[in-house]
Amino acid sequence: MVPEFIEKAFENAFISYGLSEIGGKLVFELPKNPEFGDFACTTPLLIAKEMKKKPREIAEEIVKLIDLDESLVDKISVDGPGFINVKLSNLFYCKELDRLFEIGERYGESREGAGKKVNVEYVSANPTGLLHLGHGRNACIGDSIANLYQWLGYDVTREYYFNNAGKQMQNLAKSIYARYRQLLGEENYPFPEDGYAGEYIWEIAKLLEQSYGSSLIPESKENLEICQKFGEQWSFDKIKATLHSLNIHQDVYFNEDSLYKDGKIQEVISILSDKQLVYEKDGALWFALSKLGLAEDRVIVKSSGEPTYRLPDIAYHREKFLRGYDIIIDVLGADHIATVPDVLAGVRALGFDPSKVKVVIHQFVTLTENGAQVKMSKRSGRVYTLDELISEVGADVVRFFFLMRSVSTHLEFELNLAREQSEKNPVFYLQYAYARIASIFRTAKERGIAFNPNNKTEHLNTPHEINLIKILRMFPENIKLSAFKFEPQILAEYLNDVATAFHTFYHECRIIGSNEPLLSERFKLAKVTQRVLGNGLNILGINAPEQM
RNA sequence: GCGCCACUAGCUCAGCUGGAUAGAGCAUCAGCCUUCUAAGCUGAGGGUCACAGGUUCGAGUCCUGUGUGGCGCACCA
Repeated sequence: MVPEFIEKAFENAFISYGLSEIGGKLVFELPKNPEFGDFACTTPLLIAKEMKKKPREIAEEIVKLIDLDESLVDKISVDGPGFINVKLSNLFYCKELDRLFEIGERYGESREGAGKKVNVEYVSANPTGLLHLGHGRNACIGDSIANLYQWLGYDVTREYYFNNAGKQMQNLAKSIYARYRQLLGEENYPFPEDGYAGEYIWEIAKLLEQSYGSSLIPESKENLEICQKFGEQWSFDKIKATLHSLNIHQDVYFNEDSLYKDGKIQEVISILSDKQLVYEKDGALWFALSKLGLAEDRVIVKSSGEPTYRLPDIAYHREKFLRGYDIIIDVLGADHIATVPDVLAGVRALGFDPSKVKVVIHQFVTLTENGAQVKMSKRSGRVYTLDELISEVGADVVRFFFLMRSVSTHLEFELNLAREQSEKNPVFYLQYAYARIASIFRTAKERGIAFNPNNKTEHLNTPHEINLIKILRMFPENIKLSAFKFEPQILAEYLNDVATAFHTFYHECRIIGSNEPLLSERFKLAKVTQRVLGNGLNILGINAPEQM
């Protein structure tokens, strides 16, 4: 972010001041108040103590030693307790615009992840019904993180852990079966106590009845299995369709089932048992987590012979490691936080590096309408599904709302605001900026106004133009920050700043109607803005409309 | 009882490695469309950054404690 020539000049100055190992202490930051300039060097404040000098004195002496190209720097000054402030010239920013423009359509992309493999696992909802809002948040976060890493040049696999082997599947089968029998006239056929009460179970049961008639009587193991497969398939199809409507397409659907069929569960048990990390007690198999530094041992195979969720989770992570990923990202809801240490301990016990696993925990979503919380209850089956939300407010709004808040905070989804197809809706602010730019180029074309991109930019000088360039040149670092912090919200916030800077520029500076060379220079500025917005929205999975 | 997350304007939230006067949107009020899309722009009001200590030249940001709210702490996933 700090231009190289500035960094170099400061480094030289500090060295000739007698500080040969200044490297790590050469610190720049962006002042909040633009009056202070573009960059502030805080090094004098940091080294004052060990030099036993006042920071201001150091700063003033350093400034005398700094040698900079005067055409690129307007002002260099010592302010406050000892900041060295640098204000770059308009010409510098004009040159920057040319540089950004030359990078081309894919501005923002980098190769720094080249050769590295990343696995992003997200959604991973149990195939026992429809996706709800929490899954929606998970899906949007995961998908955008995958996009971010792709833009950084990583080889990204988008993965869904298909949880089709646990107790919840038997519960699903029983729930469907009960509804099926009730449909066949046995109104009082017992429904499982903790069964899935949602309306959709009736729907599945109806389809089941259409396919099988009354041939699934009695309630046998075989018939329940049919119900399970039927319900699983139904759910999977629905889930996939919902994700597709959000423009989410995953590469790998990893079946939990396969861990059993392929003997992976057993392999993990024998590895752990070779390392003496498992033992039997009360008829169950325990994982000696206490030997790995955790508080308590946990059951991994129940006395009934079925594994608990921990075992397949560990086996699954082992598979991911064996597939050779450099980074393994798990996107999980806050309710899964407790499982993380166990799985990581398992990974470590199996000889893999747990620091390669990045767990992204997002907090819950509450739905509000006019400020009042919309109650959702799993028990009654009254849930607001992701599908309903998408059809009500549209995919772009859904994606943006789920991404515009930091992953670690609770997200309040205000339905009325989301429904608002007006200026109040924050997603339109970004899209509108993009559409406005598209419109400028359309109008120019219609009027036969040409844009000459080859001249060097050197006439932009209003604060609105310069400010926009300043923001545009920070796009790549915002992508990185967003990716490495696993926070798509950082990018969303950044794009909002871009849109604000553009709207102001648009209002203050005319493009069509300007004379050359300003005309082409402003066109260039609009073009780079359009690329940043387009690429940024693309990463967030939101459409960039040519018209609104 | 223990763990994780949060607490910033009336509401919803930003605030990156600690920096110089704490920001945005919504809401309220006042302006701006014969000129590239007013889904826009400009301005005003609105704050003890939950509370109390600590570290530091400097704390919304780091540490400790307290309070409030959310989510967990199964031989459920």
